Amino acid sequence: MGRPPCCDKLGVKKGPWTPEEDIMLVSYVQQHGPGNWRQVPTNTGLRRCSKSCRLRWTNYLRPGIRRGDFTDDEEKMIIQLQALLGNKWAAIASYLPERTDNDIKNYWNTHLKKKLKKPEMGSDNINVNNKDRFSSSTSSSSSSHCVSRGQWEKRLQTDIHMAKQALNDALSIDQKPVFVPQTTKSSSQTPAYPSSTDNIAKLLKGFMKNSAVYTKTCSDSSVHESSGEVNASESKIDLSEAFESLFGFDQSFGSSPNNSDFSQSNTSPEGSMIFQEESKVGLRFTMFENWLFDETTGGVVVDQGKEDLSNFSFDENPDFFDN
DNA sequence: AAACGCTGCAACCGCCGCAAA
DNA sequence: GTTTGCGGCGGTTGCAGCGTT
Repeated sequence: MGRPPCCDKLGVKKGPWTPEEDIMLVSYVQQHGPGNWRQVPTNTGLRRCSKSCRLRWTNYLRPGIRRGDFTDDEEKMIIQLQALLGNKWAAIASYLPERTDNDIKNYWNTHLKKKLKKPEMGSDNINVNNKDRFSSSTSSSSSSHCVSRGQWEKRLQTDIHMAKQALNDALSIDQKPVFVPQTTKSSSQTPAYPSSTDNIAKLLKGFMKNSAVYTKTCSDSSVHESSGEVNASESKIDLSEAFESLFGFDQSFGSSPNNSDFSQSNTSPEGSMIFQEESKVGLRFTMFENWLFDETTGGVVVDQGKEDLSNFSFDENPDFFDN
C-alpha cells in the first residue's frame, strides 16, 4: 500500500559503515552542508541510500554529540520528559542537544524501561503509566475517546507539574547547568565510546594511512596540515586540530552551553550551513520551554506555575508543544 | 576453552507530514 | 485537488561483545 522503500535498489550497500564511507560523507557535508540527502549518494559515490547517509550523519558523525554513559542528570531528564512527552524521542533529544534521539531511545529501551518497572523506583518514577496515559490520550487510538478533553488537560497539567518538579531537582544538582558536558560524571572518566570528534579523528588516522580518497576530497591546505601531522608519526592525533581541519573551526562547541555557538564560532558560509541545524537546538525556546525553565532557574515559584497553568487554555495555544 | 545466553548499540524499515509539481 | 517524492520520526532487528556456565 505504502510507497516502496527508497533503499531497495540493487547495489545499495547495507550494514555497518566503514571509515572510508564515513570520511566520504563527512567530506561531502563539509563542502555542501547537511541536507539534500538525495544527492549525497550520487555526488559522493557512496553506495548507500540517502536515508542511511542522513542517519549516519545525525546519529554518529554530526559534531557535538556525546556518546557513552548517560549521567544521572540526563537520566532524570529523560525520565521526566518521557513521562511528559511520551515516546517523542526527537522532542526529548532537543532538550539534550548532545544526545541523539536514537541514543535516547536506545537508552530508554535498554535501561530505563527496566529500571522503571522495578517497584522500588517510587519517587523517580513519575510513573510509566503516565506515558501510556499520555500517549493513549494524544494518539488517535480508540482508547483516546474514553477520556474527555477536560480530564485530559487536568491530567496533563498534573503530569507537567510533577515533571517540572522532578526536572527542577535534576537541574539543581550541583547547581550546574544541565547542558554543560563538564558537569557530567562521565566527563571526568574515560568515555565508554569516543565522541564524534574522536571518531572522526580516528577515522582520519586510519583512513589517511591507506586511502587516496581522503587526499582527493580534502585537498584544502588545512586538512593537509593535519594529515601531515598524523602521517609524520603514529603518536596520538591532535583531536582538536583534526576536527578543526575538517570543519574549519575548533571544537569549543563541545563545552558550549548550547549549540548556538556552532554558528557563532564558524564564520564561513559553508560552516554556518553545516551547523544551522545544530544551532537551532539551543535557540528553540518555545513558550513551553520558557515556562519550564523559568521555574527551574528559580525565577518563579512552582505554585505560580500551577496557577498559570490552571488559567492556561490549550484551545488558545495550539502551538504549546510545537518545537 | 568452548558453548550459550544476554545486553547494548548501530542500522534498517515503514509510516507520516509536508511541499513542490 | 491530486500525485509524487523527500526528509523526519519511531519501532524493530541484527549482530558484536561480554559474561556466565
